[in-house]
Amino acid sequence: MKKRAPAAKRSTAPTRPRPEVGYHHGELQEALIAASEAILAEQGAEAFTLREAARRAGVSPAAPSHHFGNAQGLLTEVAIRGYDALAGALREAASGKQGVRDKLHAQGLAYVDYALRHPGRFQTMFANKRLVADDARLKQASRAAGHAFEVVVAELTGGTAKEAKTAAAAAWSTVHGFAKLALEEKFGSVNNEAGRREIMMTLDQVLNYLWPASGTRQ
Amino acid sequence: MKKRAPAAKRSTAPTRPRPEVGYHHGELQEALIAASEAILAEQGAEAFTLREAARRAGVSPAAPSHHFGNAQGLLTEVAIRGYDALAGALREAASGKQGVRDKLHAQGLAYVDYALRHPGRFQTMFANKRLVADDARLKQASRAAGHAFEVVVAELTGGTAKEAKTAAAAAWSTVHGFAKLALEEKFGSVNNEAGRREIMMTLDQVLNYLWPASGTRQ
DNA sequence: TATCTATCTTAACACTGTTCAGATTGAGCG
DNA sequence: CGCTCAATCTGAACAGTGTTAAGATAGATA
Repeated sequence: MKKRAPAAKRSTAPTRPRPEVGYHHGELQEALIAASEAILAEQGAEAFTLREAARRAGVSPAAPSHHFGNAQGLLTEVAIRGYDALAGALREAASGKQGVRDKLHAQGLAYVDYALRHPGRFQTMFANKRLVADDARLKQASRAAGHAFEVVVAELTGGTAKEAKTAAAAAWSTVHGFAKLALEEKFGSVNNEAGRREIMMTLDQVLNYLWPASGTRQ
Repeated sequence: MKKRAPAAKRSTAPTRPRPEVGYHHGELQEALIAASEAILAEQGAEAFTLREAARRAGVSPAAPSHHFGNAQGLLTEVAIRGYDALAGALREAASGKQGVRDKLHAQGLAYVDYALRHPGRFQTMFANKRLVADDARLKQASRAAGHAFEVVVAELTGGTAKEAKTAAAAAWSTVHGFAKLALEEKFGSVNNEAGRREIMMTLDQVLNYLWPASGTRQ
């Protein structure tokens, strides 16, 4: 191991072992979040450690605590951004389509695509025990993502608000379950592009099965 | 912390700190599995540690390695039994109903009921990274559970095998996603019986929405 | 310029999983 | 019965982990 670069002096100052930045990092929050994202992307959710994130940011293992409290706090920040990105992807997917059913279909594909493209981040987002589960911003971000389904689905049902809630829960459950099962390799390998494409085709069929061509389901 | 009794010098007359069993436990495999199940039930999947399981079984932290190789091996055994129990619950749920749609509906309820009643075990079963993912018996047990859906769904579609696969993937995805989201508190509190009952009612509506009364879906 | 305060480090603590040499023991065999 | 042997388990160690407390550093403020 032993990441820390060798020496690189700091002008007259003391030749600290951490050359890139001095005592005051300046953007440590962002650096830690970026480092965490990198770990999640490279090695998955389980590989994340606070110390490794600190190492990559070039600070001591105790430094993150001043900004995020603890490891859960840091991952919570990562999860919030993940939910924001997911919600954006869902909204964008829907905005690109015309019919209500096509919007929902596109959202489903976008959801699983997001999960398969950012597995570590996705798993972290839904690992409450590793997050500050009752964080207000986290809950808000999560609700916003779920809300993206409701918005589209409300048009589909056209019925009561309760019916829309049910339909949204159904849609979210289906794509979330599919994504989770896919990530656990229940639908075949997900490590290569070919496998992922095949899985997305399976998803397409699943969505067509549950939400048939417009009209058959009122 | 510091569980182990204080000192109990060994001298010639042992007074071993571990009174219950001697060097040879006799049923250590089962004891370790039972201990692991207890941890999962009491404190959830993330709380499991190999050392705690060994502690509860009354052996040293190194003992489990002789039977399960490592922590993943032990959890794999737990997961296999969990899949067996799940498959049994799914088969039983279906056997109690007549119509095909009612069978599928009952299976869906049974699946989520299982997840909510054994959250730690359920989360472990679907945490591949904590298991020996390529273990033959584990894969077989997992496939058997998924197969329980196919058996029922095949009747529903009555079409090609591919169609049955799609329908089974849809059913599994939906209930799995619902269970996972419920466990992550996306549908409200799941810690009390009242919350759980409400969630099961939501599930009932979701299933009715996706698989409407028999006939409307061919 | 002097002080204050946020930021970061160092060092320690209590854990964790895993490994390896060695102690213990039950079972089979003479 | 007595011996050997292989299975079983311990003890101690190692390299990690997250978190904390006390202190060093340095940017901002007065």
